[in-house]
Amino acid sequence: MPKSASRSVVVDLIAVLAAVTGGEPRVMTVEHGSALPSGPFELAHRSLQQGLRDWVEQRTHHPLGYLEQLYTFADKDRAGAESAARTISISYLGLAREQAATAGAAEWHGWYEYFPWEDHRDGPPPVIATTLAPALVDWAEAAPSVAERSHRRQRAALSFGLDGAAWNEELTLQRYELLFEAGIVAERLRREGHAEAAGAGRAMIADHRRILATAIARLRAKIKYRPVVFELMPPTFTLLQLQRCVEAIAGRTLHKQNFRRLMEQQELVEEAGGATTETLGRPAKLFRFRHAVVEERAFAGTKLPLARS
Amino acid sequence: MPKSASRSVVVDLIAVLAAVTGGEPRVMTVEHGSALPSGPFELAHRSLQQGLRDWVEQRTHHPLGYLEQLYTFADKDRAGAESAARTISISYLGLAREQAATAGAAEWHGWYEYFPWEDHRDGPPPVIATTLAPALVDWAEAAPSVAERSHRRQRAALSFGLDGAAWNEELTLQRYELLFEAGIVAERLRREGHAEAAGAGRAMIADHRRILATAIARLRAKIKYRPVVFELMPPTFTLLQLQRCVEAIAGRTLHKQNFRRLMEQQELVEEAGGATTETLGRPAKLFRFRHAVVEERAFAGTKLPLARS
DNA sequence: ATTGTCTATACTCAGTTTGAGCATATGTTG
DNA sequence: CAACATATGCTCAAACTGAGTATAGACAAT
Repeated sequence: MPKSASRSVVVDLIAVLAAVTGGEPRVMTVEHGSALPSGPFELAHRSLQQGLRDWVEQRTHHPLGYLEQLYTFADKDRAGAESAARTISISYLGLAREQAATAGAAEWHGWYEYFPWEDHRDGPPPVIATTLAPALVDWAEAAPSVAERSHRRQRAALSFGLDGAAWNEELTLQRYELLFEAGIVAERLRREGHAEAAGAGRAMIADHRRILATAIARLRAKIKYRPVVFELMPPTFTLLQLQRCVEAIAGRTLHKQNFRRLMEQQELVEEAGGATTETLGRPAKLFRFRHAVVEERAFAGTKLPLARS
Repeated sequence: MPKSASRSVVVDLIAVLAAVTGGEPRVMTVEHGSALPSGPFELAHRSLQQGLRDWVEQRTHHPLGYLEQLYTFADKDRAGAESAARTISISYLGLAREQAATAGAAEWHGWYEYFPWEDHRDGPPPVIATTLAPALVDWAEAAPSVAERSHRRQRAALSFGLDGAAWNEELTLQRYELLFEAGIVAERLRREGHAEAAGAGRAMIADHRRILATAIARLRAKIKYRPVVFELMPPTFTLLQLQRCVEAIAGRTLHKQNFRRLMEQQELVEEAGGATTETLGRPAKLFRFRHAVVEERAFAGTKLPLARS
């Protein structure tokens, strides 16, 4: 059990801060949308978590509802050849409430600027058929062996829902990594020396886009078994607003009636009284999140066939 | 976006290496079961993941099936007052196959030595009723306010399945943290200055037991939606062996017929030919994991009510 | 005032999945 | 061969899901 002090190592925190405003999921960025906010490890006071929380709240002047650790990146070649020093990046995912105006420094950009192929709310986005699928086919064909060719084809089909495979919104990270491997995103081309290469979707510095992909995948998975959507909602909301928020995150449209049945039978919301008039059509009742359920129930998707109740 | 070099920081890797042998889940330890194996960050070559993998395989002389990052701990007071230097620990969860004999240095200890309250395969373990529940009640009663008292009672009941609440095997970490907070485990007492205090379950150094709890919780959750059990099984096995392995991890018994129905309809296994004679009763067919499903299907528990197929 | 157009909300219904058992098959041991 | 022990097949009702249809309550244009 060797436990020696390491050589000096650079440790950064990187935050993926998400919010849904106007039906669009957004992420907080710096440098005109080319980077995620990050800072040195010092800012952590008592704990990483608390330090990051203070820092974000100071920056956005807005309370941060939810914060969870995402992943720690430490691969040697992460940032490309440019950095000789060893860097560790601890990334976090935070959820913020819809805000009308955020103070100065914060810029918010839509998720789907970076991942145009991830938004399937209006059906499969054209970029898949026009750009990605052909490029992925080329990449598959370029494989050295027959086995590898077929393997690549299968990966592409499964990830992107080609050849009749179903779209799976949780595979955001795998899709990005596939595009990276296939040289279809600028980050890879850049690493190969093509400085000004264009690629699919908007690029970010270093591996920030990969971190964002990790965050999206995590949130899309989590939204299904934990009541985290409410962290993104104002105190009261209509069921349709709630549904639109979930749809924005998942990048898919949901069945309205079944969605509200689900909300009701899970007792996640309760009527807050009143209704919206802002919208066309019959006014919708306002609801609020039942905070009590977090206490009452221990959320966990039991799927094991247990014996004897 | 300040990006400055940190002060010198110690970075360790900590591995939670799990295996199931003889129907018992075990974890690899060092120091006679009082610590998890850990090492300095240097051992990471190309990537954290690969470095840790090499190191473990060299240590155990056994291939490591599965490895995933668990959590990065960096709280200032993690290890108690003893360490002034800032330490970051990146923890990993690895799964190893059942092994007859492991080489020298490796010791394996049963999970449930450290968490006796987590094994419900023979019903709720007595330690809950005899020791933990009373201690938790005392702790709840000691709360300063009425609201806090009731809150503590509710947390205890929900975590430990008291007062008619259902047992939820995924709450391993929350339970440990509750016991820590309530001063029922030795690690907490030790931090408070009671050097030789006895507590529930076997203690470990620093926060290693908390890391183990994190690993157990993660694995118990993951086993339900990803085919990771097979990483713990020999190449061929009977369905009952498979079930026992899941039961060992979950700490609960499963309904036999429904378990095999699940395995079959998910097409996770295929007959390998032959049968066991080692067991009493009618010989069971041998099965093997269908590696193909990993390729075929993109595992993800869709639970959203999607619109229009 | 009537009609059309929205969106909200209620209800239906068949197909599937789950939880819980019963029944039968096929070995070994005495 | 009987007694046991495990394996494996099958049933059945309750709960859950996917996909609609139907009705209600608001506003705007005719």
